[in-house]
Amino acid sequence: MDEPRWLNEREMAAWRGFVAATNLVARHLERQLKEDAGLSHTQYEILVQLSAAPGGSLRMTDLADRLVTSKSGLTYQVTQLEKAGLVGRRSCASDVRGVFAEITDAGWETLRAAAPGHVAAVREALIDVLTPDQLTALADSLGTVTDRLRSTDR
Amino acid sequence: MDEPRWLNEREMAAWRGFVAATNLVARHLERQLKEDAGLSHTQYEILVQLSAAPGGSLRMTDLADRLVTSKSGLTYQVTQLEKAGLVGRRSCASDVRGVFAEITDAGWETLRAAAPGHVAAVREALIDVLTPDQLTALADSLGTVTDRLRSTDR
DNA sequence: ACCATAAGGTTCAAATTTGAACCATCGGAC
DNA sequence: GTCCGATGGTTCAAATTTGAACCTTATGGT
Repeated sequence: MDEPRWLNEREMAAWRGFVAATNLVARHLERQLKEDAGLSHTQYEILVQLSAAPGGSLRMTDLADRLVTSKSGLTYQVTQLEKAGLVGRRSCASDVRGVFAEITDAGWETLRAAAPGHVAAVREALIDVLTPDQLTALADSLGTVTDRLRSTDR
Repeated sequence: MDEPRWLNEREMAAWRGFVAATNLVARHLERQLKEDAGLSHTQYEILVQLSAAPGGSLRMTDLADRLVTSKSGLTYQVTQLEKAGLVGRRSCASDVRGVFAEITDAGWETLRAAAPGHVAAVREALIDVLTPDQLTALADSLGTVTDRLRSTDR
């Protein structure tokens, strides 16, 4: 077992910053969405993804990949949203096993109502705190991280 | 209600990158730690914070702040770690209400055993994927984000 | 000293998450 | 055509997280 390459100061700062920012931002958004729109961030993201997809619908697996959640977790949340009338399930014609989640009119309405507050919270937590150059660099770096992990971790 | 300032392309890229990277990295580490050391990332972080604190111990509230978790969540995890013999509780002399969590010898041992694999995973997911300049910029930006949110959200 | 209020932790029930097991069905190899 | 290993989703129990309620002790103001 080789001597591990410990993190130097710069690396440690980046890592600790990442962990802290991650948790704080998540908390910030979770609270805002719950209070103002009665949605969890996951639920909000489901609506966003569906609203952006052609036909307002996506296959469950596809949706799970985009959200970076487990399949069972998605099943649960979609069921919740279904009970609330914000999404519906539709079976897939070409594959009997397949299920489409589809955003409903009420879902669109909820999303439209929630979006402004959410965007404001995102600005407050992340966007408006950084300069344009910093944002570009951030998007670039995190894009790289995302791409690597998506290919590495299946 | 004013027309909200929607995110432009740059801002959206930064935000989506943040959300995706956040989830993917968390997943990556959670899996690695669980498999190789039988710890959740939260538990690992508790050990790290305690190991870095003078006397190997911290007040519960202090610890909760550093971990960015709810107090009840911390109570739960510390209890788990206590059952496993990795930390202990000690009451505070100057404040009867206070409780110190303290890392045990077994805790040190577990941490020492888990650290190399964890560092490797952190490198694989985040550090080694970016250039030194990118890391510096990232640490800087996320530091700003963290500072703002820490002062804003109580 | 006395009170009102804040702070420190725990407890509790409810909501969520996770991974493994499971049940089909799909698709390609033979 | 038939078989077998992947795929798509759900289900289940167990682990975790959350926020509110609660109890106790500190503390600042009067």
